[in-house]
Formats: sequence, C-alpha cells, structure tokens
Amino acid sequence: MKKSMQLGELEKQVLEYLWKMQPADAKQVFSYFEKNRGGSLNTIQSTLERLFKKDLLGREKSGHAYQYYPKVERHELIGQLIKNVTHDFVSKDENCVIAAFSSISEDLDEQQLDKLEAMIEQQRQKLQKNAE
Amino acid sequence: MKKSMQLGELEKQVLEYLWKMQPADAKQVFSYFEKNRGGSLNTIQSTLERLFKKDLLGREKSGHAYQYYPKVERHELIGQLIKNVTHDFVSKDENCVIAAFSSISEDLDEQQLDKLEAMIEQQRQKLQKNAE
DNA sequence: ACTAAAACCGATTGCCTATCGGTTTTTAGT
DNA sequence: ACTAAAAACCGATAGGCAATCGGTTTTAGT
Repeated sequence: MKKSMQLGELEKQVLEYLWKMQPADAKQVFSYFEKNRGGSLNTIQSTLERLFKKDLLGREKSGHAYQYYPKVERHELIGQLIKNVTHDFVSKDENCVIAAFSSISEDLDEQQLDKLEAMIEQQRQKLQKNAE
Repeated sequence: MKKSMQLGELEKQVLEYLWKMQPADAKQVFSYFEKNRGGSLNTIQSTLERLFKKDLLGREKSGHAYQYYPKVERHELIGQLIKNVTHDFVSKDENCVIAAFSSISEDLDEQQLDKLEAMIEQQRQKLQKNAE
C-alpha cells in the first residue's frame, strides 16, 4: 500500500458501498450513487479505476463488465490510514501512536474500552507465542 | 480544527521543529531548513503562515518579526489527524477506531501495550468520575 | 525621516480528485 | 462471421491545496 495514500470523498463512499454490497460492476455502483449524489457513469468508472490502481479494489471480468471487490477489510484500511498519518508524520518515534491515543481515548465509552482491552490481551498472547 | 486538514511534508517538518525548539521566527526556522533541504525564506514564511491559518501555530510580534509557537501538543494533533482519517472516513460507526486498532496492535510490543492499558485505565477512572 | 528587515501579495508549478465527452474494444446474439 | 450494444479506455478540464519565489509594501529601531 502506498505511503501517503489519499482518499477523496467519492472514493471513500464507493469503498463503503463495496464493503457492504460485495462485488459489483460500475453500473450497479452508479445506479446507487445516481440518486444520492448524481454524477455520471464515467465518474464512477474512473473512481473505481483509481481505487483499483491504489490496490484497494480487485476486479474480475464477468460477462462484459468488471466486477469490483474490496481487497482490504475496512479495519485494515483504517489501520493503514492511521499508520500513514502518524508514521508518515514523522518517521521515527514509534510511540506517537500510543501518545496520540491519550487524545482519542477521551471519546471512548466503557464498551469501547472493553473491546480495546480485549484486543490488547489478544496481542499479548500473540507476542507470547512468537517468543517461545 | 478543520475537518480534513491536510498537512504537507514541509508543514509537518516545521511543526516538528517548533515542538522541539520552542518559539522561533521565520529566519530561525529558515536557517535550520536551509541546510537540510534548501528552499527560500519566503517558502518557510508562507508555510508558517499556512500553519497559522490552520490554527496549529500561534504568533506574536517581538521586534520586527513574528515569533511562532505551536498551539497544539504533538499528541493532540496526531489524535486529531487520526480522528479525521477515521470519522471523516465514514461519518457514522463510532467503532471504527476500535476496529482499526486490531490492525495497529500487531505492530506494538509489550511496553507499548502496557502504556496503552494504563491509558485505558485512566480513561475508565475519568468515566467513573463523570458518572457520579 | 531613513533604512534594513520582515511581512505581505500574487503568480506559478505540480499533484491529485472529480467530472465527462468521445472513441475503441469487447461481448452477446443472430 | 457480422453487427449492435455495452463497457472499457483515453484525454481533457476544472478545482483544491502545498510548495515555491520574486517583488512590493510595512514596520520597527536609531
């Protein structure tokens, strides 16, 4: 995945759509966005193309049209974007993600904190395994 | 702070510099970057200006030159950027930050996990207080 | 008031998304 | 194999933003 990959508004929305709807061709995507926001089929097509080039979508020909599908999970992408925005921010300082978290944690409620802790625990186990 | 505030490479470096060096005027900043990467004083000046407009830097006139200083802590900014890149990513779904962390946590070592847990604990206490 | 320093203005380049019109290629049906 | 429709591909344009500077106007200190 590219270093400081930027995502435009439409690109995000298209990704979102594909995460929900599974494989779809340009026409399908288009007919969805047509109502919500207008634009032409071509616009959708080139957006799909851009996402494909960014390696966020895969595609396969089926009939006459490409079927596009997400190549990354939503949380992976978000994770990647977070890494970009931090790492990329200033190369060294591995701890900046952690430090930044003190800002973010203020917005979290108990359930979210629970989930987070569960994840930490999981990661601990993984480290354990790798060690032995 | 703006919605999807973007930071250019120079802007990030200048911020980084100011976090380390405390208030500085354009000339000082310039003489630092002059060696590392070239560019003109004007370039630095307009970069400082941009950061000022973005409300990331404050400034005060002292003598004939403005003294610029960071208006946000490093971790705050990073936190904000993370929020942008997630929230902004798709408005609803408050949990995406959490989900994304499962990707990120893979890169963390034990010390970092410790710190993270400490932060979580802190946040729990805060929630507790607010509740009563 | 004069002068040097710094701020300000405005133009330019480069990169990237969004947008389409128009042309070429592909595919399905006969 | 031939043709018509469908989709892909090409290329051009507009708009936004960072980076870059040259040149002009302000301003502060003596």
